[in-house]
Amino acid sequence: MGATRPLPATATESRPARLPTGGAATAAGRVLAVLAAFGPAHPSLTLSEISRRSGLTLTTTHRLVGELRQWGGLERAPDGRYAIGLRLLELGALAPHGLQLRELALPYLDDLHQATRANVHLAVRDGSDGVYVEALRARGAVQVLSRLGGRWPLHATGTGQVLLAFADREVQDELLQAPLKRFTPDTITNVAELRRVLAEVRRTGVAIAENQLTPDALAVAVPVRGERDEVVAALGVTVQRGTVQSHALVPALAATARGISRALGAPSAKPEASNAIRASRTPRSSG
Amino acid sequence: MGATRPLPATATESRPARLPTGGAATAAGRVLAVLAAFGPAHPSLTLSEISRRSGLTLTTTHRLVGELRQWGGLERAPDGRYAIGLRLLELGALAPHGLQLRELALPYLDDLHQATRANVHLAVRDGSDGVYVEALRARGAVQVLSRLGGRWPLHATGTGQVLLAFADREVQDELLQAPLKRFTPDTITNVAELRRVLAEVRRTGVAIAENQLTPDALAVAVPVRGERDEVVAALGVTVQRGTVQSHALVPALAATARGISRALGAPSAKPEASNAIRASRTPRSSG
DNA sequence: CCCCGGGCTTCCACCCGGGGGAAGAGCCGT
DNA sequence: ACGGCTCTTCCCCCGGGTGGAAGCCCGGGG
Repeated sequence: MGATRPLPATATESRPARLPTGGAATAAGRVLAVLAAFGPAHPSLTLSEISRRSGLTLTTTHRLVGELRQWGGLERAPDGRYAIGLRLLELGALAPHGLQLRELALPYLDDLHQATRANVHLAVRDGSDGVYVEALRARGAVQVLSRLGGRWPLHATGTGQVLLAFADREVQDELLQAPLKRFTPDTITNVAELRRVLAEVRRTGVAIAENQLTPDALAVAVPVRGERDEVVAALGVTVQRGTVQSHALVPALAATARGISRALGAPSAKPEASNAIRASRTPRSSG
Repeated sequence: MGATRPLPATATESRPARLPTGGAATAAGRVLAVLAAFGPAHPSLTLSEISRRSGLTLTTTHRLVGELRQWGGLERAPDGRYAIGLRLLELGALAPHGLQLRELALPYLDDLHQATRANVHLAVRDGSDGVYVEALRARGAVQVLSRLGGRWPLHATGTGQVLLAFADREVQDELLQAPLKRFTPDTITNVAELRRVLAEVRRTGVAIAENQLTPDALAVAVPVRGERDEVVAALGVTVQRGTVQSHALVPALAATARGISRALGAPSAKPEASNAIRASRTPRSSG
């Protein structure tokens, strides 16, 4: 409604160059930037912290947080700090490759957990990361790096190596271009070596990762297949290195993965297909 | 392309008329309306379905869905349908009363599950609903109504009755004002009766719900306490009615709840407090 | 005491990004 | 071929969002 506007501000004027983190030029992006301020390292934040981490003005943050809170996406602790609300948990549970998959797989994972007494993971791929859709921790050996919803680069975990090995070529190339982050002295950061490992995983159908993400850890993982025999997830166990031979874990792991794959409708895991492959021990049938 | 259509569709036609569902006057609200279009009954939606369910224009929906997808909050299946993405699972896992609590409680729940072979639930209160933070399903008796992230009115579940019984007065009053939804012929819908039940739950520390949410189901639940002995969650098991005496489940349930409470730092669950358990504690386990 | 520096909340005028109409591209079944 | 459906793109106008500023409440310190 303002009369004539002579000149739009020229580009020479530089904006304060906000948003180092959020990159939220759009309104929807600002909402997401608020949510993205939260993470495993920052599960609860004050208003100003959200503002700083999201790169938004305090005012804007205040309003957005208010709306999110009213909606149930955020909740406010008595001390005034904000945290993720149950509404988002509820939403997240609807992820088809997430908790829906988990729902189906849990009984199998439970059996595997009971049988091996190891940390059990079910992971799916999201971009260049693996996300834990379920993580059953061993009672004694606490390994804090395995949380449901946890996210790690594919090259640094057993399940991730499986997911990467069976991913599309594009996905692999993209990940192999960027530098591979190192977590331990033994983390594979050499592209050529990683390619070799992936080929081996494809050949054997098993990934064996030692000390990749955490020292003194041994991870063994196998693929889980879906309706079209595509790899939809990876099943893995992690134990303290030296306590178990990696080979000893493979049969139970393979059997469990097969059970889940069958439940998912994978052709290669159908009962009649079991003859073609070598006799594999079936998981404990329902009793 | 018939030029311009001079007449807009007449209002007499039954037009969905901007669903109040979303109630999105604000930009942030529109983003949330898109997310809210998803639910247990609608885990995957087409673009137009999202548009209709959220009450947003197709154009707006299109853009918002695009942004959400780019961010990772939504993902698109090969058939073009949209579903919740892993980013939201990741976020939801950060809910302090949600999966953080779950993380700590899972080993205990697992033991209880193994011991009782029943459906095991850990629930927290969100408004007038209980939300399942964990749900371990019994192998045989599939009870589909217990999913992680599931949300049910407090009056209709065992865990809900516990949460309601120990909730603030305001919360109780608010819930007791609205009509109580009926799920089965036995669901408590009478306010006076519910009050009586709640008083009993407070007295005994145990809720016993029969056929409240699903027919032929028996649910037994007890409170889980936090740092200041406040009730932070409810632990419950559900079995087929007639298979087990409700009393038989109480000891294991109470022991498990105590373990979780202790892990949470509840004073009343500290080792030295074990002798001085307060008043009536439902000691009778023999029947 | 007042001042100060945090965090949080509210208010308001400007203005830029978002909204949605409309048109077009696919893609069915008929 | 048609009509009906969904999805995608384009673009102008306007209304809601943005952020500056001021007010509020705390706790600490001079």
